[in-house]
Amino acid sequence: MSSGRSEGSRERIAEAPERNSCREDVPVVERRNRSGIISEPLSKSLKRSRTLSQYTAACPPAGANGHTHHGSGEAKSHTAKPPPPPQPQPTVSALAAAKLDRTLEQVLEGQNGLLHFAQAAALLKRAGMEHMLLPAGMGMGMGGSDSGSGASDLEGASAVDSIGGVADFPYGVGGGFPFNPGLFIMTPAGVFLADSALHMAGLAEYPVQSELASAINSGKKKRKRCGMCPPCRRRINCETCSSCRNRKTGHQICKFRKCEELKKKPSAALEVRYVCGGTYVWFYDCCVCVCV
DNA sequence: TGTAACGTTCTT
DNA sequence: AAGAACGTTACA
Repeated sequence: MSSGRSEGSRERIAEAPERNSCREDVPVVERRNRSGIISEPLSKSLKRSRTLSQYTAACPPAGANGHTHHGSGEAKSHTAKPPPPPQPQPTVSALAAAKLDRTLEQVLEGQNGLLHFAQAAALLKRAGMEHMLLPAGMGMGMGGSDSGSGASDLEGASAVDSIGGVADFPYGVGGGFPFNPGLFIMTPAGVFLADSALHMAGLAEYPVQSELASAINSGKKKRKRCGMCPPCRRRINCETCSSCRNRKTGHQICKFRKCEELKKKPSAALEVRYVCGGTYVWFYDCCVCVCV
């Protein structure tokens, strides 16, 4: 009934600026979803990557609107979260705690339970979590002076790229990483606070904990496309490969768009590296520091 | 709720 | 081993 293409009504055909390396004889087309966007389901966080300056701009020290975090889920969380109930003469610390609490709720919702590093950094600083910071001189990791000795070689470097690059990272001296590396998880989509950091910050009750734990421990979490390999960057289904032809039954993405990382066995993606004295375990596409 | 697509199992 | 089919998960 509905044409051979399962996405018939969902996708519109349009001129594509990109070469169709899969079928040269086919007119270059783009498939767009109902929103008119090219049908390329990059992960939300990848689609909404942003520079750190956006975070800092959105997190003023005064905290006036700092908790209205931009990025994913902003509108949703705004509408979903009712204003806090009036409290009789709350103390300054109580107000700060309440604000932090609401902020975290919103951020966590927007990030699928993961607290984006930049957001977390701003929040923790505001919350006075100095103990989360490394002593001066220990700022290392992604962008520190050791960048040439391995850190920048890691796939994790892509994480930096995704949020604007090291130069866009105001936390730490000389682009260094001011947080204990064991407190964060690097992914191509960004850098997130890890479970231990949440415990230290007294935020362990937030869903982040279980999210990370389940993702890391179970190994059953559905992996996501890296978003950066050539297949991932490709936005056009070839419509000729077996995956395209059998989309209804195969449930598989076009073979030419299959992420290189996902082609690897999950176990093969596990790798331990040592950077600046820290131990980083590659779990799928996440670089998890386990040096704490 | 529908669609996309990853993971696993089955088939060749 | 590669491909197909199916179950399931993630997301809009």
